[in-house]
Amino acid sequence: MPNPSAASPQPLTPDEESLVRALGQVMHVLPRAIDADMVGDRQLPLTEYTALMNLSETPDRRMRMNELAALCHLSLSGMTRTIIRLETQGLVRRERCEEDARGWNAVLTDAGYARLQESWPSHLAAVRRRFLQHFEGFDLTQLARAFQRAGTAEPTD
Amino acid sequence: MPNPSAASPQPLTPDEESLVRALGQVMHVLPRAIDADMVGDRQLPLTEYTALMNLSETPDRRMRMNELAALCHLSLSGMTRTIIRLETQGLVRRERCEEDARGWNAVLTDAGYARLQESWPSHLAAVRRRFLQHFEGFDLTQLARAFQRAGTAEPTD
DNA sequence: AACCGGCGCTTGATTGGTCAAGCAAATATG
DNA sequence: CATATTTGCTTGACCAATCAAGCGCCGGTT
Repeated sequence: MPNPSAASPQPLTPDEESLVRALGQVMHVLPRAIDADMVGDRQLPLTEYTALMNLSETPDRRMRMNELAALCHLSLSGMTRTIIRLETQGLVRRERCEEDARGWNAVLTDAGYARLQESWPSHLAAVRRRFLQHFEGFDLTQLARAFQRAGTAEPTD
Repeated sequence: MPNPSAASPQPLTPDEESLVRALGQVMHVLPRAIDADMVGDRQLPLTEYTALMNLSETPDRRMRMNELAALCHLSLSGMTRTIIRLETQGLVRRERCEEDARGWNAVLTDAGYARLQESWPSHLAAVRRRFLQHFEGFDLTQLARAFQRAGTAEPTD
């Protein structure tokens, strides 16, 4: 029997219920709000910002598509398309990978780095204001751990 | 000066950093995982499930598009399209609103109700397993409140 | 009672993502 | 060493969401 709880399991407690609902709302509202804050301010949608940010954190500002996609929580093809968008804006350049001619490196250009420098204060402010601010007084270490667990999807068994 | 913190504000603490990253991952992974669990089990994507669920919670299983869209965190046009999808599956019917001939009611059909009944145990199990389980020992009331605050987007000032 | 601005909803165009198929380089196999 | 399989990435087709424009009805004005 594939689904052991098919009958009618315990419903959620009111607390659980409202937590789940609130999470749903956050997942919907937050990225849009942060996006809006940044776009209004420095014209960089969240996905593209994340890509630039991850690139900037490597020693030589370059990364294979594979790895970058994983860090950005994007499919490989989604990543390709994001990088193309960034490339046409001159914020990223693509170079064939030396030790494996199938591979590509996305390389952060100086323009890209400059743009990131411009954007991150407003990104940071948005994250604080929209999210972190509401968790003052919480044990962030604990909380982060819980989210990491939840974010690590086990396969659908 | 529109952006007062343009220079180089305090970066995030490591805890804040990892919380933010973990939330990003959760926002990406969780809906897909829950979707996968449910689709694998009872063929109802999360958006459609949410619509049916909200309808089922009204006294007469019907709701104006407006209100339903808000509860589903969907734009009005997104809601229209979702309802159309559900309608073609026979899970929802649309009726002109009596007291205002511009309006429509989405009405949960018996088939829709039945389908919801079938789905919700696996939805519930997914939510528990993928999310709630990782927050045992937390003060859920507090947590829910914090998320509610974060989910209430103030306009971009 | 004829108009007209606003409202409720749908529709068209676009966007940003997914999955599946394709292609070229790399690697394993007979 | 030739061929088959696998790998890394791109491309094509699609999909679900968005925004902006459109359509018909409402309700207040004159």
